[in-house]
Amino acid sequence: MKAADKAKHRTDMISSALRSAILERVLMPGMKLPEDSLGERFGVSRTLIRQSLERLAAEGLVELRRNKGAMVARPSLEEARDLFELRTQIEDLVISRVVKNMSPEILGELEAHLAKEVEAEHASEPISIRLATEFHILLARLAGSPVLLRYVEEIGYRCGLTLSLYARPHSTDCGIQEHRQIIDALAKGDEGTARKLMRHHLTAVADRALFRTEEGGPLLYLDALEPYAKKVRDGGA
Amino acid sequence: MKAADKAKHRTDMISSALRSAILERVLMPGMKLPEDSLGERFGVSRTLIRQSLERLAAEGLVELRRNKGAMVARPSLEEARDLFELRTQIEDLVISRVVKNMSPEILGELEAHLAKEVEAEHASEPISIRLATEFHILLARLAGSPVLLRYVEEIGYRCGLTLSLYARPHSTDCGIQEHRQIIDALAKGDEGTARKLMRHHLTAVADRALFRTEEGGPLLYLDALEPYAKKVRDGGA
DNA sequence: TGTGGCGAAATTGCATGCAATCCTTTATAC
DNA sequence: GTATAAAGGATTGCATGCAATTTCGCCACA
Repeated sequence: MKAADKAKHRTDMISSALRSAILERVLMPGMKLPEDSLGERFGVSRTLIRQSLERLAAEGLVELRRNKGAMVARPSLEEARDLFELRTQIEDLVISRVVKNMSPEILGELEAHLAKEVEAEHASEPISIRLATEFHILLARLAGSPVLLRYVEEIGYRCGLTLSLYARPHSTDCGIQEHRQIIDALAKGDEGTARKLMRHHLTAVADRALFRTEEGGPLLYLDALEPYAKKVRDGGA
Repeated sequence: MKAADKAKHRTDMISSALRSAILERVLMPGMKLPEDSLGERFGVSRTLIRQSLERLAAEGLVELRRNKGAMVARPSLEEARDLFELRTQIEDLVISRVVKNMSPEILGELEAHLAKEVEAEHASEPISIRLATEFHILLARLAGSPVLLRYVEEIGYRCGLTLSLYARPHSTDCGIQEHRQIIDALAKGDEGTARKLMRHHLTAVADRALFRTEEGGPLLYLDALEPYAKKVRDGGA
């Protein structure tokens, strides 16, 4: 029963579900996240919901105000800029590590992911947003540093959240074309080019995003969450 | 009552207390951290202890094994190397931001901290370890990026923990002399030198640390924790 | 003496309950 | 009609209880 040790448990599943919902813009910034409603949805008690919310708050996806409950975070423009700036610098570190680790298997994983992106390109929007974020995360995993991976994940998620606040609804967010080029540069071991491309790629995303100042939005809590909750209740990942 | 919104609450206080205890080597790597014992010590229920442990686990200071409770983390040598490598790269980012933000106030804060370090130099060892870590954290705060600050904190803490596993007991860990030089370089706006010094400083710490392979140690749980717990019970920071 | 298994004690996983806090609505005064 | 205040409802903060799991000591047995 050693393997069961690693079995994701309910808190993990709930956190993941909520995170996905946020990144796929089912839960929009500012929406309230009451413990009992969520608990009811997910078929667990407030205890586990609380844990999950706390975890997401640590990642910066959820704001947690004392005695006032949780809501999907609404990062300020300033925070967003900070985030995107840091992101380019952190992902620089990723690039140089991936170049060092480059191998056929790694290239294979990258290609496989890109294929998924291409396939999803014409599907529903939220999925392609998630895949785009996951491209960066995959790169970070291939960099071989667990801590770095965690940071890229976190920053990536938060940038994704930021995009749902500030980006135009139909911007592509992450050009598949650009991912393609980055992979090619990495394949050639051309760190300089890869780095430049990544930088350009990220600033492009940021530039497209960080200008709308549109305020507010619907603050009511949706039950479009149902599909996410169902997965958890059924024990899926 | 707006200010009270920010009032640190019990979970924060407990986390801080435990973190300090770990960094000051009162809780050594591998020690068990049972919820009820801690709860009793700190005068709170297991709920809050649990939250705190979870938070520390997210920071990497505590290992949390399902159904088997929490213990102070025992980072492997490999993790430690990864950590120290990342640290130099992350603190590079800090340096260049601090140089950009440099001002008399900032210089003042740095000097003030150094003064504390000098003062504590001849006091008990644990305190000077903590102060040394906090030097890096202060720098990160002055870099002006909240996210970067969080990462530096986390990495700093984890490196501190690592040192208590692998470093020789009486190594100075962080040379005050070196902090002095870094401040001077920053004051002159000499980013290159500051960077080089910091890099050298960090690799020196890592080199001093990452060789002992000594195994084990006392696994029993101490109640040297009492002073830390008392602070929390009395509502102090 | 060493090994395997069984049962009790300890410890965590999770749900629930109660008190404290905050938010909203209604009532009342000006 | 506006503003203020108080009551009621909703929601979180925290403690406690019970079931499930693990750990450890004990004894049988080779």
